[in-house]
Amino acid sequence: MVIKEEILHSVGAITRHYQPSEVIFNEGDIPKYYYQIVHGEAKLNNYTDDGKEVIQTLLEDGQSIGESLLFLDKLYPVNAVAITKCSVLRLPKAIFLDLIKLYPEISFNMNKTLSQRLYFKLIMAQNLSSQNPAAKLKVLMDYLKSFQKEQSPYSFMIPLTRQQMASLTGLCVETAIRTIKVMEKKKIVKIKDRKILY
DNA sequence: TCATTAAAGTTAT
DNA sequence: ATAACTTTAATGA
Repeated sequence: MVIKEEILHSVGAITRHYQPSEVIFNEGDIPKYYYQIVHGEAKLNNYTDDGKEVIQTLLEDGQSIGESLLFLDKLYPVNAVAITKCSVLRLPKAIFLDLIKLYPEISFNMNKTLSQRLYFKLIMAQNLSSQNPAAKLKVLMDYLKSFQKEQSPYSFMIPLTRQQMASLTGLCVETAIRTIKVMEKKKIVKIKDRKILY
């Protein structure tokens, strides 16, 4: 969690509720608020000209949404959309920036968050250019698994749908599915009632 | 080789 | 029930 919820409340953050697929902000909107997910799952996405979804980031409890734009004078380059029902704390940008100046711990956490996002982007950037589908999926899974304590084979259930994995790696779902099956044959993953174990 | 299209089965809401 | 997700197969770049 980037900022303690009590602090956010105490400086006037309000809780907003979103239904699945409800928009939190749109590409092109002016960034005016800091958002932090209390509970739920959301994503940052774009659409290619032919309508295919590209997922930039998946976000869950405790994570902030689109925070990098609060330090810039730019419009949002992505949409933020709730995946599940979400409750989100929302704080005006100016107050957020004051918090950053006031509390070293919050500032540090924000640096950490931004570094985290940058790291993910670097890893995924390498991935999107070149590479075969199996390598792309493996890089994604390695990244996800890197947060787990348990590192033994097949101990990690990938918390994504094949659809989401495809949208994160720029593959079409069918290719993702076929590739995952090949990876199962090669003992890279196991599949237990449709769930991917890595 | 991978994307696309279509069609159908499965799961979640 | 309906929508979202998964799977298979055929076809084309």
